[in-house]
Amino acid sequence: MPRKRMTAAGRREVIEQAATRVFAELGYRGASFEAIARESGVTPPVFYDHFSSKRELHQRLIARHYAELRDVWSRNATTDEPTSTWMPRAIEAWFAYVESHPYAGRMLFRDTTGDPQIEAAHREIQRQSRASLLPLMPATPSAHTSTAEDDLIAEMAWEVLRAALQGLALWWYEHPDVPREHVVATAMNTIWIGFDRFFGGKE
Amino acid sequence: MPRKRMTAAGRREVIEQAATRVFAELGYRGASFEAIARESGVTPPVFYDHFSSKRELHQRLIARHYAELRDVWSRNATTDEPTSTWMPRAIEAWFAYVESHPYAGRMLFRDTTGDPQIEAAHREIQRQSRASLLPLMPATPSAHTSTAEDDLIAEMAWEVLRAALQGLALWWYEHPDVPREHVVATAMNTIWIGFDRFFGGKE
DNA sequence: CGACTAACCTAATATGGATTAGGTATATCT
DNA sequence: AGATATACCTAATCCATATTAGGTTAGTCG
Repeated sequence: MPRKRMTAAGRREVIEQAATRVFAELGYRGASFEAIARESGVTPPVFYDHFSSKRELHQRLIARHYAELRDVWSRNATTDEPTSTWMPRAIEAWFAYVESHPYAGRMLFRDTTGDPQIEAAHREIQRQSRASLLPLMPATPSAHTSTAEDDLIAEMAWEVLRAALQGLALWWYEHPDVPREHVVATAMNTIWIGFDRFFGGKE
Repeated sequence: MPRKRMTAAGRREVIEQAATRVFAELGYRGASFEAIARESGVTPPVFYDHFSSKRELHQRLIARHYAELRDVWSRNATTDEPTSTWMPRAIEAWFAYVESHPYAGRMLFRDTTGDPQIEAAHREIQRQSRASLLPLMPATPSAHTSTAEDDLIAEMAWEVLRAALQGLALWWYEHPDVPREHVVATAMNTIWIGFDRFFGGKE
């Protein structure tokens, strides 16, 4: 197996892909440089020519994959259309991303890490995502609560949506034979119809 | 600080409590014996008089806390009453448990660990919980699918419910000022109404 | 009170894994 | 082709931490 030389950018990309896989499977602490190295076809010290530390690598990956997912949402969510139009499309697109990026999804959804710094960075990025996506959600129509309370409720509702999607995605990773349409359909049937009635009025 | 002597059972309990806290905050790999020891008021070697390894301790705790949560469900779910009667009660009771056992909840919901053996044990216990609780859920009323497909759909729906509750619980841990009623109400409004319409028929 | 059990301690030991030191050699550009 | 930059390597270093060895004393039971 002749170990070929690569350009810096090329090697970086290989390492990032490999690291995503290893982090997804073993978590931040479980993923050893040696394992990532093996997976990338290089030896551990090569990292330090490309990244300054394991932590930096991990954070870069989290940021990168979260950005991709956030884009899926913002490409599909608009304030021009009613929520009931774009939400199914967004959920479909979200699961399509999850399907085509299995390790990115696992890395983001499973690893809560245990390392305080990493955890803080993870939370911060999640917070930013939420902040940029929450305005896209329809406002809660409750008449008897303050706006501060409304904000809290919206945040919780968003959290429920996010957690439900993530949970279903993780389940799907373990049942890869289930076709995407079924997963999306179940997501819509369970989550969305509830959200719809809640936000859209209880008739 | 005079370090008093305790009975074996007493010390075990203290260690289990402390370990739950530390595991909850740092995860399996992040939790060092030294930290657990400090928290328990003893030195690391004392563990080995009570538990055979860090792994065994962790697994025992997972099993213990999962059993407690499963009991909450099975105490509240019955096939005698309609789902819409017992489900709100069960969710209320579930969040009450979560509130009174903050570390147990965090330990169960956050830590996906990275250690293959621990992970496998974790998944197995989760699988058992699901298997024992799934029969309590109402059957899906779809007319055009096989029973095998129905089972899959029920499993996914259960997963959505579980993930949503866990996600909301984790959010709540970071917003402890929010009173339980609000959390429960939001859970009901977002999750349940969706489940209700889905299972109960679309009117 | 004397013997025994077991709860607790102070050191080792040992291993794994992140990071650094200090080269070697391959591609590229003149 | 010769010089330069840099992708890559082998071999230390160094630290954290799980686990063991081998006592020491506090309770308990005859």
